[in-house]
This record gives sequence, structure tokens and C-alpha cells, in this order.
Amino acid sequence: MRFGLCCLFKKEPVLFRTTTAKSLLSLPREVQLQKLSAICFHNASNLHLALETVQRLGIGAFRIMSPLFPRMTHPAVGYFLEDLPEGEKIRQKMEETRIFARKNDIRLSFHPDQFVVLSSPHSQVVANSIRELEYHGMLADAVGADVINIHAGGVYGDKFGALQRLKDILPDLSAAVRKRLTLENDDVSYTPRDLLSFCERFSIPFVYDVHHHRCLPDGLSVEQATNLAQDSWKETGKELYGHVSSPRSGWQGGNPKPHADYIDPTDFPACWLGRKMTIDVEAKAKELAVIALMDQMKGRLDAPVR
DNA sequence: GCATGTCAAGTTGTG
DNA sequence: CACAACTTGACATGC
Repeated sequence: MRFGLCCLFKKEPVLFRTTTAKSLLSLPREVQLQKLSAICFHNASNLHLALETVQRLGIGAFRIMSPLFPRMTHPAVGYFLEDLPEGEKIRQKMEETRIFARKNDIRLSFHPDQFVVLSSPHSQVVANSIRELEYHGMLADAVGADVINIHAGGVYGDKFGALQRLKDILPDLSAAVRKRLTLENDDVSYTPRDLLSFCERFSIPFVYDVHHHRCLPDGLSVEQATNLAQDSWKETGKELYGHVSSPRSGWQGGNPKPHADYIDPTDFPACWLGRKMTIDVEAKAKELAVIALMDQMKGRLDAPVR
């Protein structure tokens, strides 16, 4: 079992900067690029710091925030690293980070956000999504991440048709993206049952989010879904990815979807204990929640098996 | 200095 | 029909 932190820290002094298209647009291009250069170098340095920090804390995986290089794919203010005054320094920093991660066996992944929708019937949405994925592919190559995980997107009244469209996009993706692409069940549309056979058929590893599964059940037990998910990773030689979280206001009444600060140990699937897999902890207390969960699970692993 | 509104993008479900 | 939920905090602005 390898536990992962998602994107940010609560207490540890690791900070990422950003900017908006709106503020960039008020500046001449040259000044835009200077500003972006400073932010990108800051973020590349803090990514390295993030990995040093998770390594020190005994955390074995890190999900890298998508806006590491803010607005890079924006139609009006987008840019390439080569455009930035410190582009070369930024590249070097990412290479250091890649070497550090490999040496310390820290698994890296990406989770592009909800705007990446390969199943959309709108060609512009798909084109933007591909552009965004290629950005993630570039980052993943640079720092040595092995997973770019997305959701299946919208349904548009026809789940099968939507997945069909997603499948038809796959050949348009670069190898950098395609070899890392995974699909995750969500909490409104696509259950594990919806995705598992599709993933199997098109050799896409399935990322199993047990919280989403509990919010949107499909008749599969957690153990069944876990085993099938694990099968979908077999050919890749990579470890299964799972996501865990707890509902902010409990399972009784109220909306279970918002994430709690910490993981309630009773939400952690017993069948994951001791399994060879990476578990991203989606909790608002960030590294504090990962550390707390790791401590609790250590206790359960040592307990006699019944 | 500090509080507050804003921020590229999609889709779905709710009020 | 409009807006909030996904998730989210840092930044820009204005007092």
C-alpha cells in the first residue's frame, strides 16, 4: 500500500502561485512572459520541494496540480516554456524533480479537471480537451509521472454513444498522453460497472474511487470493483490506483459528496489493506490527513487477521 | 494592511 | 431559467 497526497499542503510550507488570463491581458506580451516565467519557476521549485516534503513524511505518491504552469493552454495568453526568459532553468528544475522522484520511488500522477471532456459532442470542447491533455503529457514526460487520470465526462442522454465518442478520440492522442491515460468513476454519471468493461476493451487502466462508488452505487461490491479495477492494470505493469475520501457531513442525511478534512477509518475498504496499490487520499486536511490515515492503517495491518 | 470578489474552460441537477 | 456543485485557494482590487 502506497498512500498519495493530492496537490496541496495544509501545514507544510509548500506554496504554488497562479495568475489569471484577465490580469495577463492587461500587460504587454513581454511583461506577461516575465510574470509567467517567475511564476513557473517558483512552481517548478515548489514541486521539487513538495516531493522532498512527501518523501520526508513517508508519503509515496503525489498528484501534481494541473495549473503548475498557469494559463499555458489559454487561447489568448497561452505560451511554451521556450517563450519564457527562465524556460531553460524551469526545464532543468523539472529534470531534477524527475530524478528525485525516481530515486525516492515517489509515484507521480495528474488529474486534469472537469473541463477535459473527451465524450463531448461539441468538437470545440474536445479540441480544447485534447490540447489540455497534451499539456499534461508534456508535464508528465518532464517529471516522470505515469498516470493522467480523467473522468468519462457527460452522458448527453446516451451513455453508450458518449463512450463511443471517447473511444474514437483515443487515436488522436499523442503516445505521451495515451500511455498514461486512465478513467475514473464519478459520482453523477459513470459507475465502475459502466467503465470497467469499456476500459478492458480499449486497454485503459481504471482508477477506482470508492467514495464516488458509494455516492453512485451500481450493484458491485467494493471488493468486486477493486478486483476488477486491479485486472485493468495488469497489462501495464503499473500498480492499481484507488481514491478514498470521507463525506464532510456523514453518510446519513445531507450531501455525502463534499470531502471531509480527514478520512474516517471506517470508510477505508478492508479489502485494500496490504494490497499492492496506490491510494490517493482526497481530504481537505491534505498531508495531515494522509499521515493520520497511514498511522491508523499501520495499526490495522498489525492486528490479527480475522 | 486587510477583507472581499474573482477566476478559461463543462455538465448536471437543483431551487 | 439561473445558479450552485464538483474543489479551491491565491490573486487582484478596493477600502
